[in-house]
Amino acid sequence: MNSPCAVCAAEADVEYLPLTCRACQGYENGFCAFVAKAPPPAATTQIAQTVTTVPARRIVCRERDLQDSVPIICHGWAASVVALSGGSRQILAFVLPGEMISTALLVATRPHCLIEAITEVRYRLFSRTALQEMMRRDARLMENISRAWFEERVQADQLITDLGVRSATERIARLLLNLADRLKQRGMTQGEAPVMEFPLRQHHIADATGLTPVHVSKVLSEFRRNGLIEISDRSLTILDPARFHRIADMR
Amino acid sequence: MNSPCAVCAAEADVEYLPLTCRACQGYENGFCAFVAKAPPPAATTQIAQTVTTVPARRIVCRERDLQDSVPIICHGWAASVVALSGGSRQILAFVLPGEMISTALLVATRPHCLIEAITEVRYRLFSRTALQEMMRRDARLMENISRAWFEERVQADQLITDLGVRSATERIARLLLNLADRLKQRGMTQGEAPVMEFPLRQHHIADATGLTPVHVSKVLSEFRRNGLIEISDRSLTILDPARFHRIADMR
DNA sequence: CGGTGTCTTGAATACCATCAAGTCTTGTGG
DNA sequence: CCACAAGACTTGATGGTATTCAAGACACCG
Repeated sequence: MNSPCAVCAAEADVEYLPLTCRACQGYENGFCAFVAKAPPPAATTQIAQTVTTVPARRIVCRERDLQDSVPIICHGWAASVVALSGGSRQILAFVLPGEMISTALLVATRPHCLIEAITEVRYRLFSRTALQEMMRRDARLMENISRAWFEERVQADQLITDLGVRSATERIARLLLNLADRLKQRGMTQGEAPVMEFPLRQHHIADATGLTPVHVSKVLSEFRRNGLIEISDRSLTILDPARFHRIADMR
Repeated sequence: MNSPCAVCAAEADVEYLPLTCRACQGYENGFCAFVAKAPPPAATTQIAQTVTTVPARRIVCRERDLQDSVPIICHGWAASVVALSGGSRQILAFVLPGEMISTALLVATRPHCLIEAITEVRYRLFSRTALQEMMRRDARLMENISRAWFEERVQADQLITDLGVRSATERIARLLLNLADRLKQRGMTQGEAPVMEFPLRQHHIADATGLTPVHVSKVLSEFRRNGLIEISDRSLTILDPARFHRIADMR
Protein backbone atom coordinates (compact mmCIF):
# COMPACT_ATOMS: atom_id res chain seq x y z
CA MET A 1 0.00 0.00 0.00
CA ASN A 2 2.36 2.71 1.16
CA SER A 3 5.16 1.08 -0.73
CA PRO A 4 8.25 3.18 -1.38
CA CYS A 5 8.92 4.43 -4.86
CA ALA A 6 9.85 1.51 -7.07
CA VAL A 7 12.71 3.30 -8.75
CA CYS A 8 14.33 4.59 -5.59
CA ALA A 9 14.03 1.27 -3.79
CA ALA A 10 15.37 -0.66 -6.72
CA GLU A 11 18.28 1.60 -7.37
CA ALA A 12 19.20 1.52 -3.70
CA ASP A 13 18.98 -2.21 -3.12
CA VAL A 14 17.07 -4.99 -4.80
CA GLU A 15 16.33 -6.51 -1.38
CA TYR A 16 13.89 -3.70 -0.65
CA LEU A 17 11.77 -4.06 -3.75
CA PRO A 18 8.18 -3.10 -3.04
CA LEU A 19 5.45 -5.65 -3.61
CA THR A 20 4.34 -4.02 -6.81
CA CYS A 21 7.77 -4.52 -8.33
CA ARG A 22 8.12 -8.08 -7.10
CA ALA A 23 4.86 -9.01 -8.84
CA CYS A 24 5.52 -6.89 -11.91
CA GLN A 25 5.69 -8.38 -15.38
CA GLY A 26 8.69 -6.26 -16.22
CA TYR A 27 10.56 -7.61 -13.20
CA GLU A 28 9.40 -11.21 -13.60
CA ASN A 29 10.45 -11.32 -17.22
CA GLY A 30 13.63 -9.40 -16.65
CA PHE A 31 13.08 -6.61 -19.13
CA CYS A 32 12.78 -3.80 -16.62
CA ALA A 33 16.36 -2.61 -16.28
CA PHE A 34 15.53 -0.51 -13.23
CA VAL A 35 14.61 -3.45 -11.06
CA ALA A 36 16.42 -6.28 -12.79
CA LYS A 37 16.52 -9.52 -10.80
CA ALA A 38 19.21 -10.89 -13.08
CA PRO A 39 21.86 -9.24 -15.23
CA PRO A 40 19.66 -7.77 -17.97
CA PRO A 41 19.95 -9.15 -21.51
CA ALA A 42 21.56 -6.96 -24.12
CA ALA A 43 18.37 -5.36 -25.35
CA THR A 44 17.22 -4.21 -21.93
CA THR A 45 19.06 -0.95 -21.85
CA GLN A 46 17.29 0.21 -24.98
CA ILE A 47 13.75 -0.73 -24.10
CA ALA A 48 13.27 1.00 -20.78
CA GLN A 49 12.10 4.52 -21.32
CA THR A 50 10.89 7.37 -19.16
CA VAL A 51 8.92 7.00 -15.95
CA THR A 52 5.87 9.23 -15.63
CA THR A 53 3.48 10.21 -12.85
CA VAL A 54 -0.17 11.05 -13.41
CA PRO A 55 -2.49 12.44 -10.70
CA ALA A 56 -5.73 10.66 -9.85
CA ARG A 57 -8.70 11.06 -12.20
CA ARG A 58 -6.57 12.08 -15.14
CA ILE A 59 -6.00 10.33 -18.44
CA VAL A 60 -2.88 8.19 -18.57
CA CYS A 61 -2.87 7.78 -22.32
CA ARG A 62 -5.13 8.16 -25.33
CA GLU A 63 -5.37 6.34 -28.60
CA ARG A 64 -2.66 8.32 -30.33
CA ASP A 65 -0.26 8.92 -27.48
CA LEU A 66 1.54 5.63 -27.94
CA GLN A 67 3.76 5.50 -30.97
CA ASP A 68 6.12 2.71 -30.07
CA SER A 69 5.67 2.27 -26.35
CA VAL A 70 4.04 -0.19 -23.98
CA PRO A 71 3.31 1.15 -20.47
CA ILE A 72 3.53 -0.87 -17.29
CA ILE A 73 2.02 0.53 -14.13
CA CYS A 74 4.58 0.70 -11.32
CA HIS A 75 2.28 2.15 -8.72
CA GLY A 76 -1.43 2.91 -8.36
CA TRP A 77 -4.65 1.73 -10.00
CA ALA A 78 -5.95 2.55 -13.47
CA ALA A 79 -8.90 1.60 -15.66
CA SER A 80 -9.33 1.12 -19.39
CA VAL A 81 -12.55 2.83 -20.30
CA VAL A 82 -14.65 3.33 -23.39
CA ALA A 83 -16.40 6.70 -23.45
CA LEU A 84 -19.44 7.02 -25.71
CA SER A 85 -20.67 10.25 -27.19
CA GLY A 86 -23.77 10.41 -24.98
CA GLY A 87 -21.64 10.63 -21.84
CA SER A 88 -22.06 7.03 -20.78
CA ARG A 89 -18.94 5.07 -20.00
CA GLN A 90 -17.92 1.44 -19.77
CA ILE A 91 -14.90 0.22 -17.87
CA LEU A 92 -13.41 -2.76 -19.71
CA ALA A 93 -10.86 -3.66 -17.06
CA PHE A 94 -9.06 -2.41 -14.00
CA VAL A 95 -5.28 -2.31 -14.23
CA LEU A 96 -3.52 -3.14 -10.99
CA PRO A 97 0.01 -2.15 -9.99
CA GLY A 98 2.61 -4.27 -11.77
CA GLU A 99 0.41 -4.97 -14.76
CA MET A 100 0.99 -4.11 -18.37
CA ILE A 101 -1.77 -1.75 -19.39
CA SER A 102 -2.82 -4.11 -22.12
CA THR A 103 -1.00 -6.88 -23.91
CA ALA A 104 -2.91 -5.82 -27.01
CA LEU A 105 -0.47 -2.92 -27.22
CA LEU A 106 2.25 -5.39 -28.15
CA VAL A 107 0.66 -6.04 -31.52
CA ALA A 108 -1.50 -3.01 -32.23
CA THR A 109 -0.35 0.49 -32.83
CA ARG A 110 -3.26 1.98 -30.96
CA PRO A 111 -5.35 0.98 -27.96
CA HIS A 112 -9.06 1.09 -28.64
CA CYS A 113 -9.88 2.81 -25.38
CA LEU A 114 -8.68 5.37 -22.85
CA ILE A 115 -6.59 4.58 -19.81
CA GLU A 116 -7.62 6.62 -16.77
CA ALA A 117 -5.80 6.94 -13.49
CA ILE A 118 -7.93 5.99 -10.48
CA THR A 119 -5.33 6.80 -7.86
CA GLU A 120 -2.15 8.64 -8.60
CA VAL A 121 -0.35 6.43 -11.11
CA ARG A 122 3.33 6.01 -11.87
CA TYR A 123 4.08 4.10 -15.03
CA ARG A 124 7.10 3.22 -17.11
CA LEU A 125 7.21 3.04 -20.89
CA PHE A 126 8.97 0.27 -22.78
CA SER A 127 9.77 0.12 -26.45
CA ARG A 128 7.33 -2.08 -28.30
CA THR A 129 9.70 -3.01 -31.12
CA ALA A 130 12.46 -3.91 -28.67
CA LEU A 131 10.02 -6.02 -26.66
CA GLN A 132 8.83 -7.81 -29.79
CA GLU A 133 12.42 -8.49 -30.71
CA MET A 134 13.06 -9.93 -27.24
CA MET A 135 9.99 -12.14 -27.52
CA ARG A 136 11.24 -13.60 -30.77
CA ARG A 137 14.53 -14.56 -29.14
CA ASP A 138 13.30 -15.64 -25.72
CA ALA A 139 10.76 -18.45 -25.77
CA ARG A 140 10.01 -18.12 -22.07
CA LEU A 141 9.18 -14.44 -22.39
CA MET A 142 6.91 -15.23 -25.31
CA GLU A 143 5.27 -17.94 -23.24
CA ASN A 144 4.68 -15.59 -20.29
CA ILE A 145 3.29 -12.79 -22.42
CA SER A 146 1.01 -15.23 -24.22
CA ARG A 147 -0.33 -16.42 -20.92
CA ALA A 148 -0.98 -12.85 -19.79
CA TRP A 149 -2.75 -12.20 -23.07
CA PHE A 150 -4.91 -15.28 -22.63
CA GLU A 151 -5.72 -14.24 -19.06
CA GLU A 152 -6.96 -10.85 -20.26
CA ARG A 153 -9.14 -12.61 -22.77
CA VAL A 154 -10.65 -14.87 -20.12
CA GLN A 155 -11.38 -11.84 -17.95
CA ALA A 156 -13.09 -10.11 -20.85
CA ASP A 157 -15.23 -13.17 -21.55
CA GLN A 158 -16.22 -13.39 -17.91
CA LEU A 159 -17.23 -9.75 -17.93
CA ILE A 160 -19.37 -10.42 -20.99
CA THR A 161 -21.28 -13.21 -19.29
CA ASP A 162 -21.60 -11.20 -16.08
CA LEU A 163 -23.13 -8.26 -17.96
CA GLY A 164 -25.26 -10.56 -20.09
CA VAL A 165 -26.86 -12.90 -17.61
CA ARG A 166 -26.22 -11.81 -14.03
CA SER A 167 -28.14 -9.54 -11.67
CA ALA A 168 -26.80 -6.32 -10.19
CA THR A 169 -26.07 -8.02 -6.87
CA GLU A 170 -24.11 -10.81 -8.50
CA ARG A 171 -22.16 -8.48 -10.77
CA ILE A 172 -20.97 -6.29 -7.92
CA ALA A 173 -20.08 -9.22 -5.69
CA ARG A 174 -18.15 -10.84 -8.54
CA LEU A 175 -16.25 -7.67 -9.26
CA LEU A 176 -15.16 -7.33 -5.65
CA LEU A 177 -14.17 -10.99 -5.42
CA ASN A 178 -12.30 -10.80 -8.71
CA LEU A 179 -10.27 -7.82 -7.52
CA ALA A 180 -9.64 -9.49 -4.16
CA ASP A 181 -8.40 -12.57 -5.97
CA ARG A 182 -6.02 -10.68 -8.24
CA LEU A 183 -4.67 -8.65 -5.34
CA LYS A 184 -4.13 -11.82 -3.36
CA GLN A 185 -2.13 -13.36 -6.20
CA ARG A 186 0.12 -10.33 -6.04
CA GLY A 187 0.52 -10.59 -2.30
CA MET A 188 -1.43 -7.39 -1.77
CA THR A 189 -3.97 -8.60 0.78
CA GLN A 190 -3.69 -9.20 4.49
CA GLY A 191 -5.45 -11.61 6.82
CA GLU A 192 -7.70 -14.61 6.31
CA ALA A 193 -10.87 -12.55 5.91
CA PRO A 194 -9.03 -10.58 3.26
CA VAL A 195 -8.32 -6.89 3.82
CA MET A 196 -7.05 -4.86 0.89
CA GLU A 197 -6.46 -1.42 -0.50
CA PHE A 198 -9.58 -0.33 -2.33
CA PRO A 199 -9.36 3.05 -4.06
CA LEU A 200 -12.41 2.58 -6.30
CA ARG A 201 -15.24 5.11 -6.07
CA GLN A 202 -18.76 3.82 -6.41
CA HIS A 203 -19.01 5.36 -9.86
CA HIS A 204 -16.08 3.15 -10.95
CA ILE A 205 -18.01 0.10 -9.82
CA ALA A 206 -21.04 1.45 -11.65
CA ASP A 207 -19.12 1.96 -14.90
CA ALA A 208 -17.61 -1.51 -14.68
CA THR A 209 -20.87 -3.33 -13.97
CA GLY A 210 -23.15 -1.36 -16.28
CA LEU A 211 -25.22 0.00 -13.37
CA THR A 212 -25.95 3.46 -12.00
CA PRO A 213 -24.00 4.86 -9.05
CA VAL A 214 -27.26 5.14 -7.12
CA HIS A 215 -27.99 1.47 -7.46
CA VAL A 216 -24.42 0.52 -6.61
CA SER A 217 -24.78 2.46 -3.38
CA LYS A 218 -27.95 0.57 -2.50
CA VAL A 219 -26.43 -2.85 -3.19
CA LEU A 220 -23.27 -2.10 -1.22
CA SER A 221 -25.37 -0.88 1.72
CA GLU A 222 -27.27 -4.16 1.57
CA PHE A 223 -23.97 -6.08 1.64
CA ARG A 224 -22.84 -4.12 4.68
CA ARG A 225 -26.15 -4.58 6.46
CA ASN A 226 -25.79 -8.33 5.97
CA GLY A 227 -22.27 -8.36 7.40
CA LEU A 228 -20.70 -9.49 4.13
CA ILE A 229 -18.19 -6.72 3.54
CA GLU A 230 -16.86 -3.55 5.04
CA ILE A 231 -15.57 -0.57 3.10
CA SER A 232 -14.00 2.29 4.95
CA ASP A 233 -11.06 4.58 4.56
CA ARG A 234 -10.26 3.33 1.04
CA SER A 235 -9.93 -0.24 2.19
CA LEU A 236 -12.14 -3.27 1.67
CA THR A 237 -12.66 -6.25 3.97
CA ILE A 238 -14.55 -9.32 2.89
CA LEU A 239 -16.00 -10.39 6.23
CA ASP A 240 -17.73 -13.59 5.14
CA PRO A 241 -15.98 -14.93 2.03
CA ALA A 242 -17.95 -18.18 1.86
CA ARG A 243 -21.35 -16.50 1.92
CA PHE A 244 -20.13 -13.77 -0.40
CA HIS A 245 -19.03 -16.35 -2.96
CA ARG A 246 -22.48 -17.91 -2.84
CA ILE A 247 -24.06 -14.52 -3.52
CA ALA A 248 -21.69 -13.98 -6.42
CA ASP A 249 -22.87 -17.17 -8.12
CA MET A 250 -26.55 -17.72 -7.57
CA ARG A 251 -27.29 -19.68 -10.74
CA MET B 1 -24.63 -20.20 -49.38
CA ASN B 2 -25.03 -23.42 -51.30
CA SER B 3 -21.34 -23.51 -51.99
CA PRO B 4 -19.87 -26.85 -53.03
CA CYS B 5 -17.80 -28.82 -50.61
CA ALA B 6 -14.50 -27.05 -50.03
CA VAL B 7 -12.44 -30.18 -50.33
CA CYS B 8 -13.99 -31.45 -53.53
CA ALA B 9 -13.85 -28.08 -55.24
CA ALA B 10 -10.28 -27.51 -54.23
CA GLU B 11 -9.06 -30.90 -55.25
CA ALA B 12 -10.79 -30.58 -58.59
CA ASP B 13 -9.62 -27.10 -59.53
CA VAL B 14 -8.49 -24.12 -57.51
CA GLU B 15 -10.44 -21.83 -59.85
CA TYR B 16 -13.70 -23.07 -58.40
CA LEU B 17 -12.94 -22.40 -54.76
CA PRO B 18 -16.08 -21.50 -52.83
CA LEU B 19 -16.28 -18.12 -51.15
CA THR B 20 -15.71 -19.60 -47.72
CA CYS B 21 -12.37 -21.02 -48.82
CA ARG B 22 -11.27 -17.87 -50.62
CA ALA B 23 -11.81 -15.87 -47.43
CA CYS B 24 -10.44 -18.55 -45.11
CA GLN B 25 -7.48 -17.92 -42.84
CA GLY B 26 -6.03 -21.29 -43.72
CA TYR B 27 -6.14 -20.45 -47.42
CA GLU B 28 -4.96 -16.86 -47.04
CA ASN B 29 -1.99 -17.89 -44.95
CA GLY B 30 -1.24 -20.93 -47.02
CA PHE B 31 -1.30 -23.53 -44.30
CA CYS B 32 -4.34 -25.42 -45.53
CA ALA B 33 -2.85 -28.04 -47.83
CA PHE B 34 -6.24 -28.96 -49.26
CA VAL B 35 -6.86 -25.59 -50.83
CA ALA B 36 -3.33 -24.29 -51.17
CA LYS B 37 -3.05 -21.16 -53.31
CA ALA B 38 0.71 -21.65 -53.52
CA PRO B 39 2.92 -24.72 -53.23
CA PRO B 40 2.61 -25.46 -49.50
CA PRO B 41 5.66 -25.00 -47.26
CA ALA B 42 7.31 -28.09 -45.89
CA ALA B 43 5.36 -28.16 -42.63
CA THR B 44 1.96 -28.01 -44.26
CA THR B 45 1.56 -31.69 -44.91
CA GLN B 46 1.83 -32.43 -41.22
CA ILE B 47 -0.51 -29.82 -39.86
CA ALA B 48 -3.70 -30.54 -41.80
CA GLN B 49 -5.71 -33.15 -40.02
CA THR B 50 -9.14 -34.68 -40.42
CA VAL B 51 -12.20 -32.88 -41.70
CA THR B 52 -15.35 -33.35 -39.64
CA THR B 53 -19.04 -32.60 -40.10
CA VAL B 54 -21.37 -31.72 -37.22
CA PRO B 55 -25.16 -31.38 -37.59
CA ALA B 56 -26.91 -28.18 -36.55
CA ARG B 57 -27.52 -27.57 -32.84
CA ARG B 58 -24.82 -29.96 -31.72
CA ILE B 59 -21.60 -29.28 -29.90
CA VAL B 60 -18.56 -28.91 -32.13
CA CYS B 61 -16.03 -29.22 -29.37
CA ARG B 62 -15.74 -29.05 -25.60
CA GLU B 63 -12.99 -27.94 -23.30
CA ARG B 64 -11.15 -31.23 -23.30
CA ASP B 65 -11.67 -32.33 -26.88
CA LEU B 66 -8.73 -30.37 -28.21
CA GLN B 67 -5.39 -31.82 -27.30
CA ASP B 68 -3.18 -30.33 -29.96
CA SER B 69 -5.58 -29.10 -32.60
CA VAL B 70 -6.96 -25.80 -33.83
CA PRO B 71 -10.22 -26.01 -35.79
CA ILE B 72 -11.13 -23.80 -38.72
CA ILE B 73 -14.69 -23.75 -39.93
CA CYS B 74 -14.91 -24.58 -43.63
CA HIS B 75 -18.66 -24.31 -43.91
CA GLY B 76 -21.57 -23.21 -41.73
CA TRP B 77 -22.03 -20.99 -38.68
CA ALA B 78 -21.07 -21.70 -35.08
CA ALA B 79 -21.11 -19.90 -31.74
CA SER B 80 -18.85 -19.93 -28.70
CA VAL B 81 -21.11 -20.27 -25.71
CA VAL B 82 -20.72 -20.08 -21.96
CA ALA B 83 -23.35 -22.21 -20.22
CA LEU B 84 -24.04 -21.50 -16.55
CA SER B 85 -25.39 -23.99 -14.10
CA GLY B 86 -28.78 -22.31 -13.83
CA GLY B 87 -29.50 -22.94 -17.50
CA SER B 88 -28.76 -19.41 -18.68
CA ARG B 89 -26.36 -19.02 -21.56
CA GLN B 90 -24.18 -16.31 -23.03
CA ILE B 91 -22.89 -16.32 -26.59
CA LEU B 92 -19.44 -14.73 -26.63
CA ALA B 93 -19.05 -14.67 -30.40
CA PHE B 94 -20.39 -16.04 -33.62
CA VAL B 95 -17.92 -17.93 -35.79
CA LEU B 96 -18.47 -17.45 -39.51
CA PRO B 97 -17.30 -19.75 -42.30
CA GLY B 98 -13.57 -19.44 -42.95
CA GLU B 99 -12.77 -18.33 -39.42
CA MET B 100 -10.56 -19.98 -36.88
CA ILE B 101 -12.77 -20.94 -33.95
CA SER B 102 -10.63 -18.89 -31.63
CA THR B 103 -7.08 -17.64 -31.90
CA ALA B 104 -6.85 -18.21 -28.15
CA LEU B 105 -6.53 -21.90 -28.99
CA LEU B 106 -3.10 -21.18 -30.43
CA VAL B 107 -1.69 -20.48 -26.99
CA ALA B 108 -4.01 -22.22 -24.56
CA THR B 109 -4.56 -25.92 -24.24
CA ARG B 110 -8.24 -25.56 -23.62
CA PRO B 111 -10.97 -23.16 -24.73
CA HIS B 112 -12.90 -21.67 -21.85
CA CYS B 113 -16.26 -22.21 -23.51
CA LEU B 114 -18.24 -24.53 -25.74
CA ILE B 115 -18.46 -24.28 -29.51
CA GLU B 116 -21.93 -25.05 -30.81
CA ALA B 117 -22.99 -25.58 -34.38
CA ILE B 118 -25.77 -23.24 -35.52
CA THR B 119 -26.14 -24.70 -38.99
CA GLU B 120 -24.50 -27.89 -40.08
CA VAL B 121 -20.80 -27.25 -39.69
CA ARG B 122 -17.82 -28.70 -41.48
CA TYR B 123 -14.47 -27.97 -39.90
CA ARG B 124 -10.87 -28.96 -40.37
CA LEU B 125 -8.38 -29.53 -37.59
CA PHE B 126 -4.81 -28.26 -37.72
CA SER B 127 -1.95 -29.14 -35.46
CA ARG B 128 -1.32 -26.42 -32.91
CA THR B 129 2.36 -27.20 -32.41
CA ALA B 130 2.97 -27.27 -36.16
CA LEU B 131 1.17 -23.96 -36.53
CA GLN B 132 3.19 -22.40 -33.72
CA GLU B 133 6.34 -23.64 -35.39
CA MET B 134 5.25 -22.05 -38.68
CA MET B 135 4.52 -18.78 -36.94
CA ARG B 136 8.02 -18.66 -35.50
CA ARG B 137 9.50 -19.05 -38.97
CA ASP B 138 7.11 -16.94 -40.98
CA ALA B 139 6.82 -13.32 -39.85
CA ARG B 140 3.90 -12.61 -42.15
CA LEU B 141 1.88 -15.50 -40.76
CA MET B 142 2.64 -14.27 -37.23
CA GLU B 143 1.55 -10.80 -38.26
CA ASN B 144 -1.73 -12.05 -39.74
CA ILE B 145 -2.58 -14.21 -36.76
CA SER B 146 -1.77 -11.35 -34.39
CA ARG B 147 -4.13 -9.12 -36.30
CA ALA B 148 -6.89 -11.72 -36.10
CA TRP B 149 -6.27 -12.04 -32.38
CA PHE B 150 -6.48 -8.29 -31.92
CA GLU B 151 -9.69 -8.19 -33.95
CA GLU B 152 -11.28 -10.77 -31.66
CA ARG B 153 -10.29 -8.67 -28.70
CA VAL B 154 -11.85 -5.54 -30.19
CA GLN B 155 -15.05 -7.47 -30.86
CA ALA B 156 -15.13 -8.68 -27.26
CA ASP B 157 -14.64 -5.17 -25.93
CA GLN B 158 -17.43 -3.87 -28.13
CA LEU B 159 -19.73 -6.57 -26.84
CA ILE B 160 -18.87 -5.53 -23.31
CA THR B 161 -19.84 -1.93 -23.90
CA ASP B 162 -22.97 -2.98 -25.78
CA LEU B 163 -24.12 -5.13 -22.88
CA GLY B 164 -23.08 -2.53 -20.33
CA VAL B 165 -24.57 0.68 -21.64
CA ARG B 166 -26.90 0.06 -24.56
CA SER B 167 -30.62 -0.61 -24.77
CA ALA B 168 -32.17 -3.77 -26.18
CA THR B 169 -32.98 -2.06 -29.45
CA GLU B 170 -29.45 -0.82 -29.93
CA ARG B 171 -27.89 -4.15 -29.00
CA ILE B 172 -29.92 -6.10 -31.53
CA ALA B 173 -29.39 -3.58 -34.29
CA ARG B 174 -25.65 -3.56 -33.62
CA LEU B 175 -25.46 -7.33 -33.69
CA LEU B 176 -27.19 -7.49 -37.06
CA LEU B 177 -25.02 -4.72 -38.50
CA ASN B 178 -21.88 -6.33 -37.13
CA LEU B 179 -22.72 -9.64 -38.78
CA ALA B 180 -23.63 -7.91 -42.02
CA ASP B 181 -20.30 -6.12 -41.95
CA ARG B 182 -18.28 -9.25 -41.38
CA LEU B 183 -20.15 -11.14 -44.07
CA LYS B 184 -19.60 -8.29 -46.48
CA GLN B 185 -15.85 -8.36 -45.83
CA ARG B 186 -15.93 -12.02 -46.83
CA GLY B 187 -17.90 -11.32 -49.96
CA MET B 188 -20.93 -13.12 -48.59
CA THR B 189 -23.58 -10.44 -49.17
CA GLN B 190 -25.44 -9.39 -52.28
CA GLY B 191 -26.91 -6.08 -53.35
CA GLU B 192 -26.62 -2.54 -52.11
CA ALA B 193 -29.30 -2.92 -49.47
CA PRO B 194 -27.39 -5.94 -48.24
CA VAL B 195 -28.99 -9.38 -48.44
CA MET B 196 -27.30 -12.23 -46.65
CA GLU B 197 -27.64 -15.74 -45.37
CA PHE B 198 -28.97 -15.56 -41.81
CA PRO B 199 -29.30 -18.91 -40.03
CA LEU B 200 -29.63 -17.46 -36.50
CA ARG B 201 -32.70 -18.31 -34.47
CA GLN B 202 -34.13 -15.62 -32.24
CA HIS B 203 -32.84 -17.44 -29.19
CA HIS B 204 -29.31 -17.08 -30.58
CA ILE B 205 -29.82 -13.33 -30.78
CA ALA B 206 -31.21 -13.43 -27.25
CA ASP B 207 -28.21 -15.34 -25.89
CA ALA B 208 -25.79 -13.00 -27.62
CA THR B 209 -27.44 -9.78 -26.45
CA GLY B 210 -28.34 -10.82 -22.92
CA LEU B 211 -32.08 -10.55 -23.60
CA THR B 212 -34.98 -12.98 -23.56
CA PRO B 213 -36.26 -14.59 -26.76
CA VAL B 214 -39.64 -12.99 -26.12
CA HIS B 215 -38.21 -9.51 -26.09
CA VAL B 216 -36.06 -10.18 -29.15
CA SER B 217 -39.20 -11.14 -31.02
CA LYS B 218 -40.87 -7.88 -30.03
CA VAL B 219 -37.92 -5.73 -31.08
CA LEU B 220 -37.50 -7.50 -34.41
CA SER B 221 -41.22 -7.07 -35.12
CA GLU B 222 -40.80 -3.37 -34.41
CA PHE B 223 -37.88 -3.22 -36.87
CA ARG B 224 -39.97 -4.92 -39.54
CA ARG B 225 -42.95 -2.69 -38.91
CA ASN B 226 -40.68 0.33 -39.44
CA GLY B 227 -39.35 -1.01 -42.72
CA LEU B 228 -35.80 -1.34 -41.41
CA ILE B 229 -35.12 -5.00 -42.05
CA GLU B 230 -36.70 -8.12 -43.46
CA ILE B 231 -36.03 -11.64 -42.25
CA SER B 232 -37.51 -14.55 -44.12
CA ASP B 233 -36.45 -17.95 -45.26
CA ARG B 234 -33.18 -17.84 -43.31
CA SER B 235 -32.05 -14.69 -45.02
CA LEU B 236 -31.72 -11.12 -43.78
CA THR B 237 -32.12 -7.91 -45.74
CA ILE B 238 -31.24 -4.54 -44.29
CA LEU B 239 -33.72 -2.37 -46.11
CA ASP B 240 -32.66 1.03 -44.77
CA PRO B 241 -28.99 0.84 -43.73
CA ALA B 242 -28.64 4.55 -42.96
CA ARG B 243 -31.58 4.67 -40.59
CA PHE B 244 -30.62 1.32 -39.09
CA HIS B 245 -27.15 2.61 -38.29
CA ARG B 246 -28.68 5.59 -36.52
CA ILE B 247 -30.82 3.26 -34.42
CA ALA B 248 -27.75 1.19 -33.57
CA ASP B 249 -25.96 4.18 -32.11
CA MET B 250 -28.37 6.49 -30.36
CA ARG B 251 -25.97 8.02 -27.83
C1' DC C 1 -50.09 -38.00 -36.30
C1' DG C 2 -48.05 -36.28 -32.21
C1' DG C 3 -43.92 -34.08 -30.86
C1' DT C 4 -40.62 -30.58 -30.86
C1' DG C 5 -38.83 -26.29 -31.98
C1' DT C 6 -39.93 -21.55 -33.36
C1' DC C 7 -42.23 -17.37 -33.27
C1' DT C 8 -45.93 -14.08 -31.79
C1' DT C 9 -48.79 -11.40 -28.70
C1' DG C 10 -50.84 -9.77 -24.33
C1' DA C 11 -50.96 -9.10 -19.26
C1' DA C 12 -48.69 -8.80 -14.90
C1' DT C 13 -44.45 -8.16 -12.50
C1' DA C 14 -39.56 -7.21 -11.15
C1' DC C 15 -35.53 -4.91 -11.50
C1' DC C 16 -33.05 -1.14 -12.13
C1' DA C 17 -32.96 3.85 -13.81
C1' DT C 18 -34.20 8.41 -13.04
C1' DC C 19 -35.25 12.28 -10.26
C1' DA C 20 -34.63 14.78 -6.17
C1' DA C 21 -33.07 16.29 -1.73
C1' DG C 22 -29.89 16.11 1.79
C1' DT C 23 -25.38 14.83 4.37
C1' DC C 24 -20.67 14.42 4.49
C1' DT C 25 -16.05 14.70 2.73
C1' DT C 26 -12.37 16.74 0.02
C1' DG C 27 -10.12 20.22 -2.15
C1' DT C 28 -9.20 25.17 -3.14
C1' DG C 29 -8.66 30.00 -2.99
C1' DG C 30 -9.21 34.09 -0.29
C1' DC D 1 -7.71 29.04 8.77
C1' DC D 2 -12.10 29.63 7.06
C1' DA D 3 -15.54 29.78 3.37
C1' DC D 4 -17.13 27.95 -0.51
C1' DA D 5 -17.41 24.71 -4.29
C1' DA D 6 -17.21 20.26 -6.06
C1' DG D 7 -17.28 15.49 -5.51
C1' DA D 8 -18.99 11.38 -3.09
C1' DC D 9 -22.47 8.88 -0.87
C1' DT D 10 -27.23 7.92 0.96
C1' DT D 11 -32.17 7.43 0.86
C1' DG D 12 -36.92 7.72 -0.78
C1' DA D 13 -40.36 8.30 -4.49
C1' DT D 14 -41.62 7.42 -9.15
C1' DG D 15 -41.27 5.45 -13.72
C1' DG D 16 -39.66 2.69 -17.75
C1' DT D 17 -37.56 -1.22 -19.80
C1' DA D 18 -37.22 -5.81 -20.06
C1' DT D 19 -38.68 -10.28 -17.71
C1' DT D 20 -41.85 -13.70 -16.60
C1' DC D 21 -45.93 -16.17 -17.40
C1' DA D 22 -49.25 -17.88 -20.47
C1' DA D 23 -51.61 -19.21 -24.58
C1' DG D 24 -51.83 -19.98 -29.31
C1' DA D 25 -50.22 -20.35 -34.40
C1' DC D 26 -47.14 -22.40 -37.48
C1' DA D 27 -43.51 -25.30 -39.61
C1' DC D 28 -40.79 -29.38 -39.72
C1' DC D 29 -39.65 -34.18 -38.81
C1' DG D 30 -39.78 -38.85 -37.51
